[in-house]
Amino acid sequence: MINLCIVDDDLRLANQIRTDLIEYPELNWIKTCDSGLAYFKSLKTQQPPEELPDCVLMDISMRVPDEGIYATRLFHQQFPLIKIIIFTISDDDDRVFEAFRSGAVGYLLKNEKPPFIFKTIVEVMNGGALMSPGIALKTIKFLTGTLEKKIETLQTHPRLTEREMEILRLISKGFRYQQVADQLSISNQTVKKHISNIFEKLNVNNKIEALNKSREFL
Amino acid sequence: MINLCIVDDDLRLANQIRTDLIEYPELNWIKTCDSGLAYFKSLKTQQPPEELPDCVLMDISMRVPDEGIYATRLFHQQFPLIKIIIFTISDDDDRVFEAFRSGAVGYLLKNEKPPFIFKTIVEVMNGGALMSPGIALKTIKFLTGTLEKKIETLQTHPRLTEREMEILRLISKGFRYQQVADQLSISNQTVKKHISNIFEKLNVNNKIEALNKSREFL
DNA sequence: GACAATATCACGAAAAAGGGTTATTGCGAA
DNA sequence: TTCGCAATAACCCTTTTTCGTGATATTGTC
Repeated sequence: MINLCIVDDDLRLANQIRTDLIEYPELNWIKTCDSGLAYFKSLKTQQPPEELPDCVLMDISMRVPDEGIYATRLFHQQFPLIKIIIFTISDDDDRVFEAFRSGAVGYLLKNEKPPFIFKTIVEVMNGGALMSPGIALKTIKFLTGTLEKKIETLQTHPRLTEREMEILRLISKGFRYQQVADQLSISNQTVKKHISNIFEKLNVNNKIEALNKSREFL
Repeated sequence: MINLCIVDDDLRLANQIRTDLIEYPELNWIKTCDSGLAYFKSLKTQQPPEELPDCVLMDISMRVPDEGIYATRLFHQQFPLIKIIIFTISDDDDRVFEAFRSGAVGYLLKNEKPPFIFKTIVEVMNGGALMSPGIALKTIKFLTGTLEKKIETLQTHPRLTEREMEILRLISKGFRYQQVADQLSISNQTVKKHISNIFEKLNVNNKIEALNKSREFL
């Protein structure tokens, strides 16, 4: 059972799509909203709390410039389990790419037929990420365009130095920075620095994520 | 190669034992010190930093009452990799047991012969924990004597509630408290409370330790 | 020797985590 | 009905972590 929200400043269009999709019994409820930010705020503040959607179709060509992108980023940060699908007129829009970088995991053209829209939602909910060939090409260009550092991120695993591995192994045992520092006879500032280098290489922001990503090669 | 320090307020005895042990080539260096606290402080503050021992024989019948126990606790907290072996006259001493609870992993009677002392050190360094039958009996009595809560600690795993498991599973994905709270639609104070209950049940003090302990049953 | 990569340490701010306490609610067992 | 437990939440306070920025050694290689 999937709970869905369609965000589009053209509420007529949003409601039309809801009507088209409502026949799929796999969709539990479908809401519509004309503002990503307003919807986000209502989820954060409403008392009693509103039930969270599993998936949001997010228009990125909304009136306020980049509201869609900003809302996508907010949703991704605050409700990481909600899948955001970009909902746009054209796939030749640089903001589509920005939206992917903000955490969206799929994109849909507004003129797609309902069955395809439904199929996309289901695929995304099953953990897939959808990108049209056009978008994929752009993405690849972007990535190959910005060399070394970015490519590193794509490799099977970024190469951590021996020292970084050593520190990560101690962290994985639950030691705190100061304890690691004591055991290696270095300052805790140094441990901090290593850790933040590790985060950057693994592209994460906390120890647990880092450990999850490094479990195979640690 | 094992680095050893013998802590005993009777320096004559400590030095005697060092002389006895020095013939074992597996022992890299052997220091002696007449105070556990003084030795701890010197390790923490000395510039340039002194090389850490791998193992400390710690007298627990030192002049200052419980200095040995206190030093054991400090070592265990600040240098968790250093193995502390209790070094005592008699195994009929309640403080032996206290010392085990402070982090010691072995105990040695002062009148043991050097080969046995050496063997004990090696076993402890290999990850073993040594306890004489007399001490073991006391330990068991203590544990069976103080029921429920303590026994829980000994069970294959303490029973976490479903909610606690749910929260731990989210934590294991690297989510922060606030993110967990958002996903479960509860306050982050509640998440904190659950986490601290989990810590208590698992007898740990941070998320990574908790995850390590819960990996099998999570 | 010059150069790049690595390791070291510092200062500081802001966010998050950890620790303790207290309180309310609902639920089921004694 | 009382009692304990689980879940919820708030408050305060301390420690740890995370994020930035920058600087200085050390090391190995061309």
